[in-house]
Amino acid sequence: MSEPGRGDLFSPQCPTRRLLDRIGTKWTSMAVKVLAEASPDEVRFAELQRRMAGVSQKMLSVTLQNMARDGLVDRRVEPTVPPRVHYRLTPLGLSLEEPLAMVRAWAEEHMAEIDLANRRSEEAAAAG
Amino acid sequence: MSEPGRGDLFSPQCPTRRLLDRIGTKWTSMAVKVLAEASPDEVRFAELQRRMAGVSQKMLSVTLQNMARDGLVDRRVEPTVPPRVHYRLTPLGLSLEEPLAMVRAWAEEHMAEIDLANRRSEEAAAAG
DNA sequence: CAGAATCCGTTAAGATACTG
DNA sequence: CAGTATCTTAACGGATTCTG
Repeated sequence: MSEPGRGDLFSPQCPTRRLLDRIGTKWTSMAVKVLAEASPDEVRFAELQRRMAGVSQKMLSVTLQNMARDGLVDRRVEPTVPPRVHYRLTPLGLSLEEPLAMVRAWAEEHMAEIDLANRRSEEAAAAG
Repeated sequence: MSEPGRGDLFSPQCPTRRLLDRIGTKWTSMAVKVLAEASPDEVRFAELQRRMAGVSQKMLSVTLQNMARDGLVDRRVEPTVPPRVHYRLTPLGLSLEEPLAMVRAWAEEHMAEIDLANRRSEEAAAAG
């Protein structure tokens, strides 16, 4: 029994499956990258949104809430008027940047090959 | 201009975004793992399904089609009755196993911390 | 005014069942 | 084994509203 990472790799409780469900969401890996670049400094919500072009206020809010719930970021509210909210990667969140950097490196190195394969598949489909 | 992987990291054409869209699908990373373990040998469709407990025939078929289109797997049909279809990772697909292994390693090492953070968040919400 | 919360519509992954 | 049809669920995003 219990080949580790084998038998339970296929259940919904599989840690890899659950991690991919998180970093597979649209803005999480991007937030990790931006926050890691600023680490260990904090980044304000508005600044985060500025550095993550295309993210809406709502989606950034949701993403950061999920990351805070997961213990990936710390959230600090400055009791001013209006309030300013600052975010910073936890050590756990910072450690996640490592595998994410590997994924990014592979993507930048190899996605062109995937594109090429897709074009060839289209041609083959058109010819066939 | 052109900080590589920065400005265009936020467009839908961002290679990292597009890679995550692929390995974020439920069965792709699992298929890479199983096929990598067998590499360089081929694996039959039925054998793949057996080793990927929980995957339906359709989802495995769709997953393998997408991977073949992306050039991650080679597909070989044995002209028997009934036909037997064999799959094998391409060098490209095999290279993807490396960053995926990093992701798996992080997940197995740290997902428990994420679970702990979630429990604490629940408690804090219940108390607050 | 910053940022969170809510309503709502769109889109697509995924599962199930059935057909070829 | 592959393809089709239908259903459910959830991510995503827009627009709006609420709070200090």
